Amino acid sequence: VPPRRKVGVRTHEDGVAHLDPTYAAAFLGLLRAAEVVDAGLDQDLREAHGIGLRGFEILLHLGAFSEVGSLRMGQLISQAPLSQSRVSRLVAELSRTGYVDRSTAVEDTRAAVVTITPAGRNLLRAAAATHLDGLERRLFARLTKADVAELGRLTAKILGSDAPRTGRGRSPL
Amino acid sequence: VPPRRKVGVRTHEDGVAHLDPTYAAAFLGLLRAAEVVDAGLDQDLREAHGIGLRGFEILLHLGAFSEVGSLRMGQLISQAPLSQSRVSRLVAELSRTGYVDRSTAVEDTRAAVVTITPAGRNLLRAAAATHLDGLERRLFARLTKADVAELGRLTAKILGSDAPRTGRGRSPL
DNA sequence: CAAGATTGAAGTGTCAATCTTG
DNA sequence: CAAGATTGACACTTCAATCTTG
Repeated sequence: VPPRRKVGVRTHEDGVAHLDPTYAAAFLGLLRAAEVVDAGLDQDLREAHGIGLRGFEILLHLGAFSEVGSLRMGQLISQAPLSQSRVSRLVAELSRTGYVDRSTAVEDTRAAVVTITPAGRNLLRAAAATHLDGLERRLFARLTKADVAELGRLTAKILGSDAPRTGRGRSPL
Repeated sequence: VPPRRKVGVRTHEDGVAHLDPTYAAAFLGLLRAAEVVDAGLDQDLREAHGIGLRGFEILLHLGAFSEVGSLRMGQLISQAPLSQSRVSRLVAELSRTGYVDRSTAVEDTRAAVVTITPAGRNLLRAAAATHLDGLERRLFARLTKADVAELGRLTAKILGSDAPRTGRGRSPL
């Protein structure tokens, strides 16, 4: 194959390759924007409800994605963009604070089942409002409807087949 | 003021508010795309040169942004999206491995001056190539030129005044 | 005391090893 | 042994306390 032409790259006289400003802005912007939004939402939740964004997402999956309010650890893990061990620790924390219960699956004694408690449902309802508020203020209020669609399109292209699937059923978050 | 209309939000019968799929895709896509790109670039650099993305950025600032190859800690800190303590630790590590030197500023004995070494310049040159390669493969090859401009525009809108400024001079990264 | 910088303690996250059950 | 899940050790990051010099 012929050597792939690199876009947006110039080699400077010091021998260090550089990016064209348009490309640098896109790259840096992507990383910083995600960081600002993520950190902001996390802080909103912590201040209002004493729970982080990751813990919130776990409650969300339990309460909104599953009719029953319970999922096996494995399902929780495959839905969250987090490692097995991180989910395990987050669930342990949520259990300690009373927002979920842990039990053993009847059909397979190896598996653990996580269930959201009534207190967890209350927290979820309140936290979801906080979360959407923050999302509106930090992200959507700054974009037009067309911008939002564009952002979804661009990030899906970047992610390729790894793109988050939000088509089936209602999509919380 | 009249209550601001929330876009893209629907309240579900279970009392938990949800996002329209288009909005959820934009939000999740932003976070995941940044994560994938950032983690991928970091791993590329670690495998090829035993240095992380943050450490690389510090070398880049020293070698490409400054003519002399040295900056005071304070300048380094204000240019990196990292805490004071993180930069301090990263510089300590780079010093331990011989890629930078630390000394005391002559004009103000409180300040520390960080200087890139010849070994650091060699590493920088090689790592910059790896970095741009990864950027091309993981980000730019998946987007058209117009997409790249769009991504820059959208993230600048999201970041508002906090947007990274890549206009002045050559822009590495 | 204020400014520049480093360090201790703690939170968050991962990998690999481990434990338990099928 | 394989699958499901937890745990120990470690890496990265930040906050607040500290140390040093102006």
